[in-house]
Amino acid sequence: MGWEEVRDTVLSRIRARIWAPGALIPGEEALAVEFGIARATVNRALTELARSGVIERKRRAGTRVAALPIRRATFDIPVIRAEVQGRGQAYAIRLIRQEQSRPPLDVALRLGWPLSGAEVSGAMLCLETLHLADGAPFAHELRWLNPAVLPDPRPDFTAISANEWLVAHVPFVTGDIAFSAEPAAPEVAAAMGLAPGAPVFVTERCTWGERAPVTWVRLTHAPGYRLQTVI
Amino acid sequence: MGWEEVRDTVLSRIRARIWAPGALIPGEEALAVEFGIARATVNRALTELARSGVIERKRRAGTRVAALPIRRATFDIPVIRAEVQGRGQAYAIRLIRQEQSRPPLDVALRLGWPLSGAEVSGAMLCLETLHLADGAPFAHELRWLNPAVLPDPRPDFTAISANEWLVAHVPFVTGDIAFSAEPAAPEVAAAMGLAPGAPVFVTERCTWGERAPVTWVRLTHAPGYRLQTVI
DNA sequence: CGGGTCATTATGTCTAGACATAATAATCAA
DNA sequence: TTGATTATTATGTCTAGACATAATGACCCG
Repeated sequence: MGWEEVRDTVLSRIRARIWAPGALIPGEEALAVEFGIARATVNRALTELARSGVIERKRRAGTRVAALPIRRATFDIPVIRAEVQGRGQAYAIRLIRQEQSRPPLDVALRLGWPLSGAEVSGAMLCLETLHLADGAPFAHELRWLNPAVLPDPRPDFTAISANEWLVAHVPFVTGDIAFSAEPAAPEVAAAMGLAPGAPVFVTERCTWGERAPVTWVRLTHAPGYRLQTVI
Repeated sequence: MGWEEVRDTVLSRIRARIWAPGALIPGEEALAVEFGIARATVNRALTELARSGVIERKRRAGTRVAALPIRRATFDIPVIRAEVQGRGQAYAIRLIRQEQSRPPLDVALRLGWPLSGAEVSGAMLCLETLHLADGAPFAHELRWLNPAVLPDPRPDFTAISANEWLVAHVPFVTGDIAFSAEPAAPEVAAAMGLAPGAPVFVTERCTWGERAPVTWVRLTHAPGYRLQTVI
């Protein structure tokens, strides 16, 4: 009896309500005896279940079935090129605009970019890119990039996506990601061939390095895009 | 040196590009010797990193830094009541409609609900609900429910949300969840006080029990909704 | 040269036992 | 009664060693 089997057994008992939500389940030692295995193996299985939000564990208090199973799901953060090619389509990238300028206030605030008073104080590199699948617009990317992370001379962003260059060359430490539904902004709609205000799925991502912000990206996906995962 | 410290050390080496993307990192035994700890501890740390997509491990081939760090993120599947109350707002629920009828074909197909030919063959319970935060529409819920999972007499869905009743009373086994941006359907827009066609964030969820489908839900969130998580 | 077999190797898992840690309960003192 | 101290207990982690398993490469044979 391996730890996966233990995990599945415990999970099925929870799902069959042998152990109801909120109830205390037997301790590791008891389960180890019942299954005739070592406690460490039970621990491995229960740690796994705790991580997925099915149970809650507290020292001394024991393990109980989560009352409100705020189940946790995991998904892979999409890498556009892989996504397009995974559908068997040809991937291409088109650089619309590349310029050095002051980022808008909301971007600067999100990234923690230096301000002087109410003014944004330094310039960032702004890239506007269109990702194409079989020639059709797949996603629109607006990116602000900390120029300090770039080597001199700069990489050629008409050839490689900024994302792929960054993951291969810039160490980063933390980040966050958010998804929302929004009306397509006029410039984005024009670039993607949509009606302005059309509902689009937007991914917004911030990443930071050891000391300094790295980049802020806003990906606008073509209509019909779904982010999907198994529970 | 605990396993978390090992994990962080390895991660920082990867992020500092001491071990570049695609490169092979030292084996568990070597790391154990370097850190002066047991191999099992190194294994725990590396297993963790593999799970979050930072490294890829193969027996005999060793461990290498993920080339395309398709980083994995986890998020908690929102439970609306908790979400509203977590913002310090008052939660209320309003049942708009409750009826037994044949589900539309797309719902039946997604759930694997029995068909006879091109016809949907049995009836499900359909619930249309509005979730309110401080009296304002927060989310609109359209749900199709397998009546076989319900006891007789049926729970009072004007008092408790179907979701909360289900998680507390119906064992389930698997499910999936998808997010998308869509124009608000006319009935939904009317119920939520939005302009028809306004961009809305939609969550669609299917769950199955041991043998039979349990429920299909479509949650339409009020504008401004963001699904957010840390990488 | 092609294909099958076997040895090698790094990861994957398990065990028994030990100690650490957090949280609660019981106890004792002011 | 209240507050501080101590004991208890379930989980969390670590160790050393063992065996399992998957993938690779070397070898051998037809």
